[in-house]
Amino acid sequence: MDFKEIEKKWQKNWEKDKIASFNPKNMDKKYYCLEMFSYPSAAKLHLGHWYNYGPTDSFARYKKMKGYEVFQPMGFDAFGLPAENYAIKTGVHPKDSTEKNIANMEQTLKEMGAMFDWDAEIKTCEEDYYKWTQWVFLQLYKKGLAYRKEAPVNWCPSCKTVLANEQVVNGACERCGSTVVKKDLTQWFFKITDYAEELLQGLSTLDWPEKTKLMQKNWIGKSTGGEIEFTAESGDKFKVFTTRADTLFGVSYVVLAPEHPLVKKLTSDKQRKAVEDYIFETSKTNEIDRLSSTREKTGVYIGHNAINPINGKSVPIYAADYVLYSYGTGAVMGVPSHDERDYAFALKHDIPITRVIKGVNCNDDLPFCDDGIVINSPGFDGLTSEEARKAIINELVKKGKGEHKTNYRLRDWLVSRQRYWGAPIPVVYCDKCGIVPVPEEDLPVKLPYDVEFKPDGESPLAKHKGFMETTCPICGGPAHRDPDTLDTFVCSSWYYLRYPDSKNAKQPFDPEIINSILPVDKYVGGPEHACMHLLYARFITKALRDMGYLNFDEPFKSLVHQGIILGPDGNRMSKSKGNIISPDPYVEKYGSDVLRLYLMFGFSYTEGGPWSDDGIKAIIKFLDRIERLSQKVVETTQMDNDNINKDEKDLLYATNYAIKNVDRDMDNFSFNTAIARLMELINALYKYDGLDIPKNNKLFRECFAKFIQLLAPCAPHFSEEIWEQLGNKQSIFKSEYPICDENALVLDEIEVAVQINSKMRSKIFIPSDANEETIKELLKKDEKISQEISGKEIKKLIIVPKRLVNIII
RNA sequence: GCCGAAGUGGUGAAACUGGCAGACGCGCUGGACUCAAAAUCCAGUGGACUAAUCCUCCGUGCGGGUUCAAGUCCCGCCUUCGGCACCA
Repeated sequence: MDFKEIEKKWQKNWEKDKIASFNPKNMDKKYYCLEMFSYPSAAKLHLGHWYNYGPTDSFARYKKMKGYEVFQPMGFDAFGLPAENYAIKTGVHPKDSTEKNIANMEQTLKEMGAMFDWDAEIKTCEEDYYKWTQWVFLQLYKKGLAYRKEAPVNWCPSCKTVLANEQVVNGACERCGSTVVKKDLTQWFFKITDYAEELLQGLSTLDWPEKTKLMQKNWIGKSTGGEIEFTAESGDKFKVFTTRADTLFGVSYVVLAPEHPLVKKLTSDKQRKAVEDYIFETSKTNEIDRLSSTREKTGVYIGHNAINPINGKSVPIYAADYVLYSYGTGAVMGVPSHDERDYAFALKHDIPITRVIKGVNCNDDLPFCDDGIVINSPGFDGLTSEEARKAIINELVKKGKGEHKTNYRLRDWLVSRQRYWGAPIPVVYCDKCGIVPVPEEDLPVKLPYDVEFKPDGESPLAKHKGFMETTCPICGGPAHRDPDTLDTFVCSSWYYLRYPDSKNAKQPFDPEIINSILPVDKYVGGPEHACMHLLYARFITKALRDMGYLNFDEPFKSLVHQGIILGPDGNRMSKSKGNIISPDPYVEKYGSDVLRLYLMFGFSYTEGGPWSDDGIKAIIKFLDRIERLSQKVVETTQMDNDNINKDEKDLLYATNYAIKNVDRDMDNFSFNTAIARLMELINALYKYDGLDIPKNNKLFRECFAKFIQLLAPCAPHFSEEIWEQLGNKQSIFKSEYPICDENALVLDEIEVAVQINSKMRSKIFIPSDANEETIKELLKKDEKISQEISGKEIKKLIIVPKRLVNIII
């Protein structure tokens, strides 16, 4: 078969037939199947894209044949850093390079033969999309969910530019090698923390991998405890958050994050130099290093003390970088006796250690971090840790020095990016009116084309007068725009809402359409998005719901992560390892169906694994076998024999067994076993064909046709061609998926295993409807079994229907 | 360091709620066809013992346990991959 020709032929026919288009009138049977859209990189589709899109398209086609009205769109997450870096390096404008890359990828995606509804295509960098990204921003702003505050960025003092985390290598700028420092900028945030509890609770309603749900749960990081107010000798008050209020009497110091404003205020003259040096050193460390547990616990006494509200004891205040200003209150109480980190810190800084918890029936050497019985805590001694946590906070509540509090690790989402290639932030700054949102009718705030990319301390938009200078929508006076653009995660946090109504020029989407086609029924993409993208999308959905635009709570009902295809050497593919496998030569040589089938058969979909050329060979052989048999089927015309004897029954069994299992496996993304079942069926068809008896050719032909239908989602071009050769005039994807005839699966006799004292001893055939008595009779008839059990008492007979019999003697 | 996942033949991998471990492939071995090779077809293929494809025993990272029965459940280790949070 000339696969190149048939691929072209069927891709054209599908386009003509509108196989991929969605009929909104058929919403009752809608199925929204979504693959994560891709970033348009200069390279063509890589194997990762193929592995994501190929098998998932087969899933979508399977759903279509099952009678669903499938909506499967595709688009591009087109804003982003790489295009801008490329522009700095080569001078090619991000818009030009991105458009070129998109055109390239569109073509390869089409060659793959996936059933994408191209009419619904989205490119996030186009005005008619980012206009609505800006709209989303304005809605959040109106609802008080977008706000500005100071936050640090990575700053290269030599390039005078803001760096992304990935551009910082070992604390140095990737371009010039200078040490990167933190610099505070006023930036926009989305208040995702308002939804922390709902984002956590909602997880239980989702059909997602447990692992992913757990990761989100840990990311949200709920912990319950209390906030306790300490008073510095100066009279200044600050709060610490703790989950271990039961250890409050054991506090022997407190720590403020170096960035905490009180550090500068309270530091004594004697300690000033040491503290300032320490703050400067901290500004050079990135958060991951700072949080590394292997790192030495550094910190410095600020020369000032604070009063423990429970016992009036004065304890020293330290500044230490293991406390983060962004989490909790940015201040921590130090209890060396019952916290490992505090213990290490206390030993190093010669701080006293007081035990306040006694272990019960266990080794309670210090630091003892488990719960126990409270001691050395006047008024609370003898309570369990759990009781004491409540009692001590209650006592503080009475004194007005504390409260019960739930804390979340989740932080608000910083959406400002000091870059050009992104959606402009739709806000102007007026000297008179302050922060003024751009009126919706003035959207989009267009991203200008003519900008200078060379990094020189100012971002490209900041330098562009025509963009920056504007007038205030309220007073009409002079105003300026925000030079920053939105994080690309903002663009991808709502794209699934745009697809079904992608041409709408009046609204981001028509709520009526969206509410009937959403939520997404199956979302497929890489596990690396478990925390960021998937959480942001859930947040935006909930926020838009609360504004009345949506009537559902969760965007993605069911989620699947594909695994990772490794290089043939078992390592992750990378340029430096030289183990990159490109899909192109395989498509060129064997066709896209072969590549897709190999990806489906050779791996467990969610696991992935190393690439192997041998697997490709297996698929070629499989398709050859099908094609040879199809020739025979097509050429056979004699149809007068309609006997159903043993061999025909076997063939019917094999066919229906395959239907049942392929159907189930496709639905579960268990593609490798689905194809294994198809291989079994083709073997059974060959076996029947090879029999030296008068054949029931009509039946044979029907079974073969069903086989092709089962195969069709996985090898779409190939199957269409054979389907046509079998005399069908309509696309196989408009045919009805085969239905399993359960009657054909009922066998007269079933082979069951026989165990004696749980050891495998024999196998016997029993009638499928046999009761215990019949089975006993049959066991006696079996020579081997009767020998072994003769003269011995049968203590117990365990019968597992249709599987095995275990005789205990 | 913490969290998560996974360890099954020479190899990619199967095994539904505990019920015949290794489905389906690749590779290998032998045979048929061929002058020969490729392709194709047929048979075999976890290990040990063996003349044997009869028996028997051993086998799902390691050590225990529960059970009539454990790859699957429980406890304790080892290793390898992912993720990352000193989260107070």
